[in-house]
Amino acid sequence: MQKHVIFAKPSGPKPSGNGRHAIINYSVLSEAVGYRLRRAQLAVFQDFGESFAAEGLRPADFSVVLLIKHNPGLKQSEVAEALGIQRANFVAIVDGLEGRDLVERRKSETDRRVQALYLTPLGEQFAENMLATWQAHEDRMIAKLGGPEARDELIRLVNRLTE
Amino acid sequence: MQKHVIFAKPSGPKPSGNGRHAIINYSVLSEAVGYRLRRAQLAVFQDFGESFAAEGLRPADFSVVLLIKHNPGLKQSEVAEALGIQRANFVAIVDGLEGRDLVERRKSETDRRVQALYLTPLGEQFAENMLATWQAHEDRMIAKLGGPEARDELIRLVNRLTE
DNA sequence: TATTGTTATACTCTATAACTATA
DNA sequence: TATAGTTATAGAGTATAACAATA
Repeated sequence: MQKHVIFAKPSGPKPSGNGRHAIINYSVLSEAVGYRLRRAQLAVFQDFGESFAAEGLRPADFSVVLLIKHNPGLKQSEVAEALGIQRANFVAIVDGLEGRDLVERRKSETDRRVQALYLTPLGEQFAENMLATWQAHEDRMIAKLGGPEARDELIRLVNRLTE
Repeated sequence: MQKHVIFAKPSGPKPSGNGRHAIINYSVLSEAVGYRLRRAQLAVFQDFGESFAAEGLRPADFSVVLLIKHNPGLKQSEVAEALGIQRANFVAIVDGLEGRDLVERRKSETDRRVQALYLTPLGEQFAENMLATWQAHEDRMIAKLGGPEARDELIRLVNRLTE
C-alpha cells in the first residue's frame, strides 16, 4: 500500500541505556511555548499515525480528503492554500489520493487551467470510515486533556498564536 | 555563517491569486487538536526563526546550548535523549556547535566511550545573548496568548498530551 | 556481550525556480 | 502579462543499520 513506514516511532520499551536516567535541569525549556507545543504536537501526530497506520494516511491526506468532502469542486490551489501547502508540493498529494481512487481531478469548463477536486464514490465511503477512526483518535486526545471544555480552552489559546 | 536559509517563509504580502479567497468549510479541522496544534507550532517556530535568523540558530541548537549551560558535563546521549533526538542525528548538531566554538566535547576519564559536553567561554557568552533574544520572542508569544496566566494554562494543557 | 559515538543511507517534508497551457 | 498546475531539485529533519572503540 504505502512503501514507507509512516510515523515510525518506538512502540515497545526502549532497550537503550541502563534504565537509569540522568536528572536534567531543563531551565526555561519547561515553560517555553514553542518547545512544549512542538513536543505535544509530535505526541498527537504519533497517535494519529498509529491510528491510520493500516490506511497509510498521513495528516495532510486526512485534511485534503476532509476539505474536498465538504467543499467539492474547489480548485487545487485553493485547497493547498487553505492548508498552508505550496501548490508545487500539493501535486504529489493529490496524485497519491487520485492513484488510490479516492479523489478525482476535473478540468473546469470555464477555465481550462484549473483542476477542480471531487471525492470519488470510493472516496466518499473512505471519508466516512476515516472520520470514525479520526474521532476515536480525537476522543483519546480530549480524554488526555481532561474533557471537551479543556479541549475548547486549548483550541482557543493556540488559535491566538496563529491569528 | 549558515549556508542555508533557516525557516524561510513569506515576509512580505502574498502576490498570489486575485485577492479574493474562497470561502471554505473546514469541518472538524477547526477544532482538531492535532491540526490546530501544528499550525500554532509552525507560527511560533516562524517567529523563533526570524528572531534568530542573524545567528543562524535553529530550535534544536537553542535547546542543546541551553541544556549544556545548565547541565555541564552531560553525555551526548543524555542530552540527545532528553530532547528526543536520536543519537545518530545528534552528532551533526554537536559538530555544528563545536565548529562555531560554542560547545566542547571532552572524553570522560572514567569511561573513554563517552563524550561529555561543556560550553566554551564563547559559548557561555553566546548563551547570555541567546537567552535575551529568546526572551523577547517568548514575550511576543505570551502577549499573543493574552498574558502569563494564559501561557501557564496553555503549558498545563499541552503537557497533558505529552505525559 | 552491551554501550557510546559515529558514519552512511534513505525517506519525508518543504522551498524555489522554471516550464506548459491557458487566460 | 498573469495564473494554475506541473516538474525538477535542493535543503532540513528524521529513522535505521552497521561499525569501531570501549566497557
